[in-house]
Amino acid sequence: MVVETAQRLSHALIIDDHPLFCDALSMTLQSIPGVQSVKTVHLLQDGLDALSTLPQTDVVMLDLNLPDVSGLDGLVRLKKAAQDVPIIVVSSLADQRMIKAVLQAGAQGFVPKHSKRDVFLSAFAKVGAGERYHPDGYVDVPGSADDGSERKVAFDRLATLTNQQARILHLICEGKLNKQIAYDLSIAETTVKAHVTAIMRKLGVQSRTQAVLIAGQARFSNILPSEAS
Amino acid sequence: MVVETAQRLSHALIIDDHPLFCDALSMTLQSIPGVQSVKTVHLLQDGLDALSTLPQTDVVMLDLNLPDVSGLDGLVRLKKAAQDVPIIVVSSLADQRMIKAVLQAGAQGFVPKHSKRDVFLSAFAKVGAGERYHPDGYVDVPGSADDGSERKVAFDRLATLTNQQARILHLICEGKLNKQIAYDLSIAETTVKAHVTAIMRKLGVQSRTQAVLIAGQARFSNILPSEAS
DNA sequence: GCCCACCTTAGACCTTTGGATGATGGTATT
DNA sequence: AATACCATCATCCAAAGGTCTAAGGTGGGC
Repeated sequence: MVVETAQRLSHALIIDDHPLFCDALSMTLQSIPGVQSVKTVHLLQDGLDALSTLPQTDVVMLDLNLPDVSGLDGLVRLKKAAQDVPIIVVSSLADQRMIKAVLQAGAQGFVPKHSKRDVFLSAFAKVGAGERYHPDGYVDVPGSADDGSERKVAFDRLATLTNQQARILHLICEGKLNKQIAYDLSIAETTVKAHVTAIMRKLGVQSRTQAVLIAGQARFSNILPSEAS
Repeated sequence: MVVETAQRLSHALIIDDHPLFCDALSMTLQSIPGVQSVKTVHLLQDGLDALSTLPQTDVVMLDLNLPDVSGLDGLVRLKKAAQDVPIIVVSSLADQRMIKAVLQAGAQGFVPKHSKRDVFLSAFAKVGAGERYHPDGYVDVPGSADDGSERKVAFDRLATLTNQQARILHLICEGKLNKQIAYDLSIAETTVKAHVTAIMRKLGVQSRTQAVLIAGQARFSNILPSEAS
């Protein structure tokens, strides 16, 4: 057997927009025996690109709060782009619900951003061994069944969205009109409508309001106000 | 400490749809010296009616999950109907966020529904003394400023809604069409539209989708079964 | 009684949304 | 090359959403 079971993760990808943190995490990972390369990007899109150009990547450390995307959106899209690459989510928001949602969405591990070095190391080791990692305090009990199943359905459906569709759903979840979305993305309103139709078909709903609710169920976006005026 | 003012709450109102629980809570309250009457109703609407016919009511025990309404909707409306009557929320959902949201929305106390008798008693006593009550485990630290202030704004705006408008917003938050809402409430679609226009004006938004987002911020309805932030 | 706030409605009008059809070009797979 | 999927866009159309005017009813407060 050529398998060194202790460390199967050779090529890591870090997606995080905090420079200092990236450096520190990168160095931490590089100190692990068996790790051959650590690439760092600052946007989810760059991460998706990196995954296609570096297909040998075998673990991703993902920050949930990127300039690019927010909420579980990024995780869902990343998961879709690389089904079999384990993802360890690193987030500054680390309450029970968030952890649960993240693991339900298919991440292999969750590490609070403020954790000490050895926490990252043990998470990395555990995921490398094919297990899941979550913080000590976390227990997976209180998951009133319906919550879980409904959300899983929502995840499954959101995972079928293409990148552009996800972007558009994101803007819908900010309360924008098709016209505004078209302007933001520099495409025709007709195109937006086509995407919206496709989104609703995939989510199995009949109106954009219902699409927002599905997205909310899955914490797809950080439903926060955009009401500038 | 003040002694004779220790019990200023003579007339209590219980709003809860669980019969056995109502009985138990009613008996518990009646066992308190100084409590002269305890009225029980099963719907929020009945509670609102009771408040207007029994103006001497000086404390309300409110369950958040009524057939009538759900989420903080009921609390906001009750608060609006009786600004100065202290409200103690009794809920089976008792996580940090829910407690925080409830207290931010203006409740004087929060008691998990599964609490023992003496918890209800001490909550009642504390609120009677003009203080606020929350469970032992609860700490109001992580109040990430934006979360609080933005949500407070949302509460303020929601509090200006009339009953009918609140009902309609609730149905909007379930993804229903104006036509369906009209059918549900047995009114004309035109009327629904008029209300929707009024709601959006009060909330300061331009579309129903944005109204849903505001409602979500304030946990107005149970759109998000259990929220993370 | 009068005023005021709320709920109600009709009808006209315009905008937004959602969908159907069809067409083009790019890209990846086979 | 053929296939399939995606993104793009146009045109046309029907339905829903949203605004406005005008108006009738209720009930409470002064």
